[in-house]
Amino acid sequence: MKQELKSKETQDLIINKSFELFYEKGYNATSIPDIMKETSLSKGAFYHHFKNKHEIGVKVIQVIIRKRIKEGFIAPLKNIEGNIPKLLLEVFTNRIKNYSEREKALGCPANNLVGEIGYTEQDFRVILKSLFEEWREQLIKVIDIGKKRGEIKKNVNSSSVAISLICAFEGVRSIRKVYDDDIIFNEFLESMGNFIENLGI
Amino acid sequence: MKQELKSKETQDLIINKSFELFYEKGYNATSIPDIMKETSLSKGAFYHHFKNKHEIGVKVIQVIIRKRIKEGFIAPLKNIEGNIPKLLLEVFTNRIKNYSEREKALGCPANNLVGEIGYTEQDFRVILKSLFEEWREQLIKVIDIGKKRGEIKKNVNSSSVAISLICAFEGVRSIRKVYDDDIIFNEFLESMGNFIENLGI
DNA sequence: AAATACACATACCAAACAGTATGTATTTTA
DNA sequence: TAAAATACATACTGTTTGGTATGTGTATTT
Repeated sequence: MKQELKSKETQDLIINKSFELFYEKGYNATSIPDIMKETSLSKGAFYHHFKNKHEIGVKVIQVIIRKRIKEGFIAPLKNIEGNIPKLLLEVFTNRIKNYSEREKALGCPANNLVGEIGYTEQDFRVILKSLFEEWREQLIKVIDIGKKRGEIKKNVNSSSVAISLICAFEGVRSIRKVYDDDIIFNEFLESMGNFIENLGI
Repeated sequence: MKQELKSKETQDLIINKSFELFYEKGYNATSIPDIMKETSLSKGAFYHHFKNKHEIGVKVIQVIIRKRIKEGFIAPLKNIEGNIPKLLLEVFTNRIKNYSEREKALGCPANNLVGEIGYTEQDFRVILKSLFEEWREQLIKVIDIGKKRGEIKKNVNSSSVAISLICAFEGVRSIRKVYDDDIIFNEFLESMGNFIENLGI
């Protein structure tokens, strides 16, 4: 196998396994030996490809978490053919129901990291912020389109609604972690649904 | 000084310093030597009063975090003399503005812990759940009173609104951590305010 | 085909960790 | 007032940690 390809594959393996462990146990609770046990590779392999733990943290956010947010949250907001309130309802309520048990129990990887980092790890914070910003900007665009089309009230503050939707969504995924119960989702969805419907004409 | 009193004081000191460190650095990133450095006591003192790190984690949640939630979130919901939507507005929006810079930057201690725990530390999750449940129950009571008084629409689902308010509130405190910017609060408050006002007659 | 660069594995290191064993001064109890 | 219990401090242990140094087989380049 070509060296370059092999190298890329190994790096991807390490990044993927790192993400899984960070997601399940948290960033601080995951050691580099933990990660390498999962890959069935050696510590030498890790330090050949990455400088230190901080670097793999950054890479996991930049590659895996970024991809998840783009594909899971931002891309669905680009199907703007239909009715906009309906799209918001789909993206912020219906999608939640389809999460796997694992995803329900473990919450949002991005938000978990936010919870874990305090003053330390400001690098992580800055990258995560840029991801939430991308999400928020796309959401504002969608709401603005809804307003132009007359599907959403003109006096709605797009920016305010955008951040509120994101906060509520992240909030319920977090609270759901402690409840470990689908009731929490179902009850949340009702009010969230009302809120979104109330944006419409 | 009486032995019993001294013992209690030492335990409280360890619990308080533990909370501060967990809040600033996270539970996993805080070691027992870290904690004892803060107290200016020795490791022997720690293990004389507590079994292990897990036990101090439980104690911090049961004592400090519980107190914070009771005093900060539940107690204010007991001033039901005035208008209920106004009370909700006060508790869920105005209060946010008065947080210290430190509290804004570090978020909610309870929710941070939720973010940090995965499958591990189920004990923490269960205690945290009971705290959120207490909060939610008081909130439901308040909304029900509002409905009885005719200050809140009869068709409002109290339970659903309660969990949504909590989720949104916890969500914004989390997202605010990555933004490190007051704009996020201000924008959130507008939509949150609309949502609460919309519950009223 | 020889020299070089790469992708790891192995073996190691000092530091930090959770936790224990033991010692000692001070209270409390008998 | 002697014995016992408490509240620590000190010193230690085995393990794990992040990280490095070095070795080795395999591609790649020359």
